[in-house]
Amino acid sequence: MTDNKQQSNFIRDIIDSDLESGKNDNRVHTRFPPEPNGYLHIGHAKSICLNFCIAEDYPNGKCNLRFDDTNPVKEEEEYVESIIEDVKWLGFDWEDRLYFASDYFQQLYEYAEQLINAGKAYVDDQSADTIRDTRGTLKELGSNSPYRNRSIEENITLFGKMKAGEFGNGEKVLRAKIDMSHSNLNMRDPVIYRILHADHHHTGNTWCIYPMYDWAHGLEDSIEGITHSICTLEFEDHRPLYDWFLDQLGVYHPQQIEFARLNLNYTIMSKRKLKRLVDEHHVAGWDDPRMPTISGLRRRGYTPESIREFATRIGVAKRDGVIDIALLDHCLRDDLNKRALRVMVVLDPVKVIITNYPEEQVEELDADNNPEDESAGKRKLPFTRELYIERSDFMEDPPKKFFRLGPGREVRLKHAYYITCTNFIKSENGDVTEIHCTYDPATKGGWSDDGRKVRGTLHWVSVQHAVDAEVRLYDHLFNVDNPEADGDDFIQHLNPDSLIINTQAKLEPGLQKARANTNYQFLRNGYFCLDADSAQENIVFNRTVGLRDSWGKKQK
RNA sequence: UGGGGAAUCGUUUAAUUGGCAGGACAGCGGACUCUGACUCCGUCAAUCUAGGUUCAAAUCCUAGUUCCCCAACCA
Repeated sequence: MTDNKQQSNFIRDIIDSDLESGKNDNRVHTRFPPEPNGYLHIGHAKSICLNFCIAEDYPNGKCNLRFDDTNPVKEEEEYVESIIEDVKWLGFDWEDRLYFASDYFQQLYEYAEQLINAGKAYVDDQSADTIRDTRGTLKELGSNSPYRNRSIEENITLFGKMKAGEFGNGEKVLRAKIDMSHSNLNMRDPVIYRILHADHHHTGNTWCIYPMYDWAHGLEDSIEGITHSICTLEFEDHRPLYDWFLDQLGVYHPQQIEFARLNLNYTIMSKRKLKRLVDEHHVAGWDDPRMPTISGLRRRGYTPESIREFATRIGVAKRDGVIDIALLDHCLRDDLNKRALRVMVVLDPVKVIITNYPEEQVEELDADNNPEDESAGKRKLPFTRELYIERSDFMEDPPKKFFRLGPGREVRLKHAYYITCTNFIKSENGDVTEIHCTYDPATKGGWSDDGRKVRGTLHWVSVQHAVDAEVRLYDHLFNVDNPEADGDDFIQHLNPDSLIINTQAKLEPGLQKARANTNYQFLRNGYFCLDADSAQENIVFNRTVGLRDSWGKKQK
């Protein structure tokens, strides 16, 4: 299977066969139904891409964005806004189909009355504790509530009073009347409405009773005419309930299909645990570039294209596994390589003096902005007698395989000249402080026709033109591949080196005017972008991801 | 001897539905290179186990093993 062909998966197979049998009048309609109780992360991106890409790939396919906002105590407008921004940023379009479950509250209420009138639901006065105790366990059957056989009239009346606010939180609930000895716990008279005197971000104080997920979700799907309701594996046990409600009411019946959620090594995906990282200040916020949130990835410099490519490459299946984060890195680099503007930045500078270069001379040398993309054009770089190069690009006593600078060795300065090391100076503590070289004027532009071979090519920045900047180098947030293995002790696996702040970076002068939302490749160092903290007088770059480094790997 | 799911290279995902187990990532080796990047080439490597049916089994049958999910008035 080639990269550009859409891989089939079991969900698309189901849709294909439904289309073939004419099941839904040839419609394909999915939805992404987030609860606005937190920020979206890369795991949600898998679901977003799955649902929206199906809509994009099938003729007349549609995908709704629907907020499943049935629990006002956990949900906030802030999350609604961030979710909308994130889905949009990923490049998806729900057209005019932005919905809220809370917009269906009246209809959901009437459906509940219908269920009561069918004798399939009752108001229960028992406490939450009692309901839990009488539900039974995995092996023991549950027992019926003493209120289970109230008359339809009484149930209708009491349900109306629940809605009217005549009871306090927890005093009563509405339960479906199914089977307290069902082998599936979800079918043991599940609660479908609870009393919550709480302001709702979308409906204000209009309601004081709120539907539970199981009651609301299938009906939301039904109301919107969803054909394939795709959710994660843990809802498999809920599918009998999903089907039961729809069957009892005799309404349009979408098909729920479950797939395995995304897990990534070296990261955590649980909203609760991510929130703890934020609350306990282990990271700077939800959009900290180390977070697996969409907003974190965006700030880090990930592109929507790379995330979408990742989503299609990981595929969709029912087996739950752990994806190697190296695949995400690969998708990122692959996309960035095509689009990133090449620039020269020295992260750990050491001074080079070209002893045979005129002291006051400045030459403007041509450099291409992106060898992968001719249209990116060229820029000028100032070359002078004193330059910075990377400290790791010089060795006092280099091994044979070291292609960079050392005493007597010749290397190429990218876009500039060949230089040969003639001498170096060390400080008292043994650090190299200055490297002396001569340049060959005949190699201007970085090339010689005489057949000379130079293995090493170094990046550099003119000392007098260099711009100072702060560069934030990120690594995995955790230093073990499965930080959640020990439950809540995941904090102990935080990688202390997940953020290294470098304040001595030297930028080529054009970067003084670096643009936001632009991906750069710092030559030989990795991909970087301007951080939100950056200011004119204090430039801050994030390292999005390093380049592959087969040399560095060999050194270990 | 509660119920619901899932098992294919290290990881992930395919296999025209009973017909040569393929790809991607990772690893390793090499070529190329004005980025030790990119690109290209090569290479390593898998059907949970045991039986059975069949000319032929990842696929069908039987028995077993391992892993995941479920006991919120969360979603």
